[in-house]
Amino acid sequence: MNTCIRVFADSIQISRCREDLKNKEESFLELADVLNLAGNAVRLKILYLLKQENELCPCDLSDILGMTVPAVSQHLKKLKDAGIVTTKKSGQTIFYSVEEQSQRIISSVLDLFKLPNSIPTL
Amino acid sequence: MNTCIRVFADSIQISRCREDLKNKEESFLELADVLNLAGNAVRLKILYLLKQENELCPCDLSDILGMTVPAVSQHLKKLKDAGIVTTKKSGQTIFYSVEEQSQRIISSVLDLFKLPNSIPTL
DNA sequence: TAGTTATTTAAGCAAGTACTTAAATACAAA
DNA sequence: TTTGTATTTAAGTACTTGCTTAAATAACTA
Repeated sequence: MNTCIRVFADSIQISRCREDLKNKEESFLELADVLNLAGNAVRLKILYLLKQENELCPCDLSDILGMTVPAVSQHLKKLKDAGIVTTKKSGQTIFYSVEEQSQRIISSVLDLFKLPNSIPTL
Repeated sequence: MNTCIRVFADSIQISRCREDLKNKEESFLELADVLNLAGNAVRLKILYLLKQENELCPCDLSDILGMTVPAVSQHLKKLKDAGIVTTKKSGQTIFYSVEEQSQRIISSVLDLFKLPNSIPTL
């Protein structure tokens, strides 16, 4: 490890930051997980659609997104494993929707759309 | 492609969703890019630290994060290529900070920390 | 100048991602 | 039961990611 030995390094600042990160480690991991799931165009669209339409089945999503059912299903599995979406069975159809507890964070993530000039290349 | 041929499929809804996605395609890709970059615990911490401390050099970040300088440098390169962070040279030290135009979206992303009970496993 | 420090770049690699096609499962209706 | 539909799971694969170590750049200092 190339430890920083700069003359001007502010060791107080570095210690403070290190301590701060340590206290927030869990939160960083959890937030990064959610952002990582949303940080894929297909999953971001799925979350957007589920929020917008309330509920949709893998078959619908496959049609809307123009991709195979297994591909969609695998994305849904990730979102479900993370507790972000939930399912409701109706006959042989399975409806996916955004999990109650995740509504707020997903809404907040999707609200980032509305920030003008906020995305670098815009 | 296994097209959805469900009896109960709402073809009007599917067409509407497809159209909607088409109009927002660009935004989805751009937002997913930003979320994907923030969706890594190391980069999320870097963004948090840069916002909190205003500016830091790769050497500082290496110390704070407890990882090698090249590893940090490669993360910084990704953030810089995406236009999310910017650099300022001072002697042989290079200070990184959050790009002016990206301040808002990064602040919004980091504000997700503050949502209580919003992260699934919490 | 040579030596030291800060940073980036390159190459290699193990692990993860996102799709594909095929098979398995679950349920409904004839 | 057999057939068909909706969905998931599994296996294979091309691509990407995030680190590692070593080398290359760049700039300060003696």
